[in-house]
Amino acid sequence: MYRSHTCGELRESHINNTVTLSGWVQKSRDKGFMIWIDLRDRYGITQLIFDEERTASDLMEKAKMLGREFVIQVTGTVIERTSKNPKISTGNIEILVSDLEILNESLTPPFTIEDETDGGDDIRMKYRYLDIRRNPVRENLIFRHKVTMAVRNYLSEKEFVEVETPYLIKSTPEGARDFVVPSRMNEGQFYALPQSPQTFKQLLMVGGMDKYFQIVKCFRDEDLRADRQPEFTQIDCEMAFVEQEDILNTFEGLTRHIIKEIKGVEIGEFPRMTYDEAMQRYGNDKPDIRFGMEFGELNEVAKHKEFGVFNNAELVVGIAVPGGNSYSRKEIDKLIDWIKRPQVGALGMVYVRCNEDGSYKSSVDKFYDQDDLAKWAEVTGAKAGDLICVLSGDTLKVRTQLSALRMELAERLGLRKTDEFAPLWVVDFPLLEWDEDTERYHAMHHPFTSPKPEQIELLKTKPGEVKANAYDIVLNGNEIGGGSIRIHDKETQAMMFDYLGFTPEEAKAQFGFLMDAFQYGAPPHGGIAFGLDRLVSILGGQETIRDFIAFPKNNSGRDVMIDAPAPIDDTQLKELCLKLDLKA
RNA sequence: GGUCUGGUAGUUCAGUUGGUUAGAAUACCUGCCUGUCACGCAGGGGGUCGCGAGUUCGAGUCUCGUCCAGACCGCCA
Repeated sequence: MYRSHTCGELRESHINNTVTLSGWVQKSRDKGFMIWIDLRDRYGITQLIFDEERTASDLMEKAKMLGREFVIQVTGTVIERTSKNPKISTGNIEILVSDLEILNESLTPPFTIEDETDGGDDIRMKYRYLDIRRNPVRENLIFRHKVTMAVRNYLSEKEFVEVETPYLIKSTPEGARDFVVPSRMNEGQFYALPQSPQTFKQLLMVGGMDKYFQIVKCFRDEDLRADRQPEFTQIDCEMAFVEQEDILNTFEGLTRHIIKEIKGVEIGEFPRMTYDEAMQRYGNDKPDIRFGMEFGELNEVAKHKEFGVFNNAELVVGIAVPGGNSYSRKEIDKLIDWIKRPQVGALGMVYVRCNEDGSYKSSVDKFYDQDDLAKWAEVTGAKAGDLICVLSGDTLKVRTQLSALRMELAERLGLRKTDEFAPLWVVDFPLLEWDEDTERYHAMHHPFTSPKPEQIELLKTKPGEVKANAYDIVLNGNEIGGGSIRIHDKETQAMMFDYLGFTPEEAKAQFGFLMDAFQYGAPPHGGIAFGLDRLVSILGGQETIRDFIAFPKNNSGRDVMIDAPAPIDDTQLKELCLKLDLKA
């Protein structure tokens, strides 16, 4: 028996008990006459004591040799501490050790195994198994486990069935790049790893599964970000015999349950906003509604004077920054530099200081008088003490730029509070999106999304204006999930492929199995997929999903611990009929 | 593919205008220490300043290239 108790378990009620503990040496404090060892496991820390009066001298010598992260097993008596430590749960007791066995020695770890480690990201990832010994990382993994349990319990309760779908599937040119896997038994042919189980869950609906979910790995061979990994986990869901309203209600319930279960926060009915409204009010299809600073469109009140920049712009739009009048000229100039960076790409910014005495001072006083500026303040909702930031230009671009500014300022003003949760639905997404590079329309969600039935005719004349039965669930400025009501008849699906530039032959080759299935009694269906990594990190109040993944990839898609990806040897290449033609 | 930031001791970082032997903290090692728990005290070892070229009497410091890491843009149906 390696242990009778864990290191977080013993209390004063155990005093005089003989116990056996196993764990890692967190720290040794050697005072000569007395040695204290902090013994650590997943559950906590228990202090061991070796004392020249009470401990045999050979055991004392053995204890002196213990280094950080040695794995040891001890047996001893639980005794009351002379000086107690209220900071830890076992702080009233300690173990007077009578027997010590070193189960495994350890090299000195490259960084300290402490909450506030001295190790940077790089070294922590290389020795991730040591990093996982640290409380914050372990707690994040347990936190993730709790979220997935809440999801499984809730959906299972609602009669959803978790079904596994294959990882070795077929590559399709639409959407993200696929990771491909060569097939040895089928010369020159490749599987692809799924970007999502989309078509399989639809086939499960045709198969009568009715309510499906799966917590499932998905793979996309695209560049990474703090919130994007090449392999990531979705809570993938699909239901048959439902309309959009049923889906929204069901998964609003799930989201509410998770937030209640995990954070103890009760959320009322989620607001709903159309895509067009989100773009107009926040310049963003995933608005953070924890704070105001909504867009005020100024075309009507800013285009009547001699200011050419505004007069030539498609859209003039501003936001009120609370308390922004306190910014110095230098700070505002820095802000202007910030929005001019290529990542944001604004050409300039007009600002209006809203003075405490009700007067206005703007960077365009030459063109606009106090009455004009008062109207701007009214439209943007600016109060005395605020700063109005105004951008102008092409509607789509200027909204994106002002949204970037809004999020940045909110971050600086501390308005993006990690303990506040403001979910909402964004609905009525456009069906199609124009792609400049290929000069054709792309499915904004995916090609299986159904257009609003009443707008199908519009597809022929103004395809860009057709809205879909597609929706996103947004939490604190992040898209945490998205879905749609699917097409479930062959004709509509064939028509969609046609609009997306597939020839009938290509459509048949790539998605023939789906259209075949639609000929055998496919029920109306729809669904949603949540990004689990992102959801967990937002609930955990952190920016990067890496902190919630046990073994994540770095910025370049590498696993620095196992050093993957890596070349394969010639035998393997030959077996797979592959020859390399490297760029370098 | 692009923009920006960084790379100096095991680790996290400082390093002035280009100038003597490159520092601090922490970790590690040795000794001391009668209740520690961020223990304390004394001492010690530890450096290809990412790599390569250039400018210079002289480069951690300046220039160019390159590699690596991170953030963002493009990309992510």
